[in-house]
Amino acid sequence: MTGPRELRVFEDFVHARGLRMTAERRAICEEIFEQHSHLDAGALLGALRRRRVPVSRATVYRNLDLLVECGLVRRQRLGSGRTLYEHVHAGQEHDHLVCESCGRVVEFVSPGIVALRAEICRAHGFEPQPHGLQILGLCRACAAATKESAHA
Amino acid sequence: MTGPRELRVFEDFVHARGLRMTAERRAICEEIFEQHSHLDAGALLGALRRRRVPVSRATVYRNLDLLVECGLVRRQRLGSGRTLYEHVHAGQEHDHLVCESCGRVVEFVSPGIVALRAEICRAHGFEPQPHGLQILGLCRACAAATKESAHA
DNA sequence: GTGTCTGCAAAGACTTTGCAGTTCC
DNA sequence: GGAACTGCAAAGTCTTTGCAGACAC
Repeated sequence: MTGPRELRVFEDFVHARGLRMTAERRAICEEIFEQHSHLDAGALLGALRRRRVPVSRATVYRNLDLLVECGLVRRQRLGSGRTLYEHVHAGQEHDHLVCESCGRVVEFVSPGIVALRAEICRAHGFEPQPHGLQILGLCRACAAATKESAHA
Repeated sequence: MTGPRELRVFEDFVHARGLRMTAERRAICEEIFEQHSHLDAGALLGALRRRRVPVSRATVYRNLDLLVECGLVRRQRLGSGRTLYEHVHAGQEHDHLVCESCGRVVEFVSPGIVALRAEICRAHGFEPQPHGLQILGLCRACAAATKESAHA
């Protein structure tokens, strides 16, 4: 865990933009960096409420946008149309494996796939987006559950 | 173009289920097989209306579900949360390259990436979903537009 | 003090669902 | 003739937006 460093970055960004720091901004920023990587706006709101931080849904959305703009957070559309946010952490370029059934997200690193993606993008005149490759599938538990219900 | 073969498949499926064939079902099935691969429910509705086929939005959704169940159509969640439908055509297993900006979808075939996906899925206990790999990026036009506006 | 923020509630996009009347078989 | 189908309208989900009051600076 990295502590309040990100909060400082966020504060600097906010001030540099001529915006203001508020208790809500602070709470949202802290919360997203204390959570595991991937969560959606609703989950973030729930986590804040559980901590008795009274913040409205609209404020969560507005400030997630701000965190994305300042580069601390990444917005990902993963799997079945879910919009997830993950805090950016220094580390290897990773991509995502997503369970279509339960939504579980696993990060993976594969230099081989990065190289092939570059080749495919070049061939079609695309510019690859970082972290923009995703593999959909079924996790072990959901695959088992699917087979079971097929037998029934 | 394959002609009305799919329509026959759909009719058989509908009857095998104890359901009934209707003018709306016929029109929806025909339309989706005459369109290029990827379109969403709204676009399909628009295409039908342009042909003066009076059909309601709800019916389009209900019958897309049915076409997916019968295996003639695949539902894909591509890119920025869009739900697209593509008619299934015999051919190579392909995956999708999606422009994050304009939504353009390009199909590509890459045995190398299929092999790597299998390996990654095995490593994490996942079962890969066919056509379930997508690469997000920017197409040439959108990449150029982005750079231009950055200069401005 | 002033301009930015927040909460609320409404609006918007997309999809699903309940109901009453229509149609296929 | 009866079950399944359609259209309509309402509801549901997720996200955005307009406005009035509150707050940072």
